[in-house]
Amino acid sequence: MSLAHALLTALLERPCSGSELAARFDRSIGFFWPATHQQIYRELGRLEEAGWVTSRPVADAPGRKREYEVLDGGRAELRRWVGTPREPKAIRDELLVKVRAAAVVGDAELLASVRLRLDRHRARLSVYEAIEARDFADGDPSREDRLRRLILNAGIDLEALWIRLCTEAIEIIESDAADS
Amino acid sequence: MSLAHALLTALLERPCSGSELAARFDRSIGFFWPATHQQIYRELGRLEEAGWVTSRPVADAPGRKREYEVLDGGRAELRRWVGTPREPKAIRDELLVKVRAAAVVGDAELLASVRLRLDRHRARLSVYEAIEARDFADGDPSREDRLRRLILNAGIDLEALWIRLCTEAIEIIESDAADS
DNA sequence: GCTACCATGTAACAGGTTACATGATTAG
DNA sequence: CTAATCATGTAACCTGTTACATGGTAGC
Repeated sequence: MSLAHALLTALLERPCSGSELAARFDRSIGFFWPATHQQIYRELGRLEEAGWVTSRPVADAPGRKREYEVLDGGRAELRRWVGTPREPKAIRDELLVKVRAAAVVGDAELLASVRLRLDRHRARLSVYEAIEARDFADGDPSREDRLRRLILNAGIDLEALWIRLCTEAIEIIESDAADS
Repeated sequence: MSLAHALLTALLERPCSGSELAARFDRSIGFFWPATHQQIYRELGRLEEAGWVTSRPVADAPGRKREYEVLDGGRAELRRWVGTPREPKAIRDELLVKVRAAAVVGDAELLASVRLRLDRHRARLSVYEAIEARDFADGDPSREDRLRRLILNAGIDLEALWIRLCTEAIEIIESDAADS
């Protein structure tokens, strides 16, 4: 139920509508828990049914726009969830499976797959670095800020790691066939 | 369809039955693409229907045991898949969402969740290091061996990274409340 | 009044998870 | 003969994905 709790977190940071949530997700929580607008609407309905949020139509807005807000029960549920350890989900990485398959059927075809990943990780890293430069330039931050910064650093370090791994893979694939 | 191709890879490395596949997955490919026996049986059925593998009952074995083997079409399909880049799936990490939630509802409860992750990453790292010591002690490996080693190193580096991140998180949470 | 866009929603599907069931063999 | 175990399988469910539909507002 991580999506439910990611939504509660976002709504506690600032109440808003489903479409705004979707937009905010794309540039913050969604980096680590992506969600489409369909997932978000479905889940907002469940949250309201569970009594964790309320919604009301936005008066001065066009269409059916509704604003959602977290109730006390929702805040309590979020706190409960934070304190409940769960077995981590295993890594599931298609590229690593492809590398292993390439060791069996030949690695010539593998290059394109690795290069795509390398591109994507470089792009994501620049996004994170831009956020870091913009939001975390100051010193002596609060504990909340240090936690938020830790999340961003996790993202940066993960991207940097994958960039290194992809680069090594390309070196191996491109190494002279006489090596093997 | 990564599971299908992970199974083809494993069966090319060595033909075997569904239950043996499940057991082998638990200590090799399954580190990066875990699968339960139910998934494996379901997928083996599809692979056979697609004409990528054949199976036959194991004569000298008890019960309904069947051995699966990859056909030429399956090998070709695996090579095709290796050469087809796919957009990488986004990270989806519950702990990072919890850290962010903790920055909103308070981080006292967060410790247990971080400690569990730290435990699991340490355990997984020792598994990888044992495999490294056992399988990759030699020098001057073939390109195939270098690729397989790269996969293992990816696992090791990822676990080490998470261990560092969890440790930092614990430091922040346990830092004197006067800091915040 | 078209056209485009925005916010919300429906429907069908794919993959993974969990619980349970069956037949058959082995151990005691 | 009974209990335990092994190999396979069924079923229900949850989450996430994709494609499409609806109603409304805004610009021209």
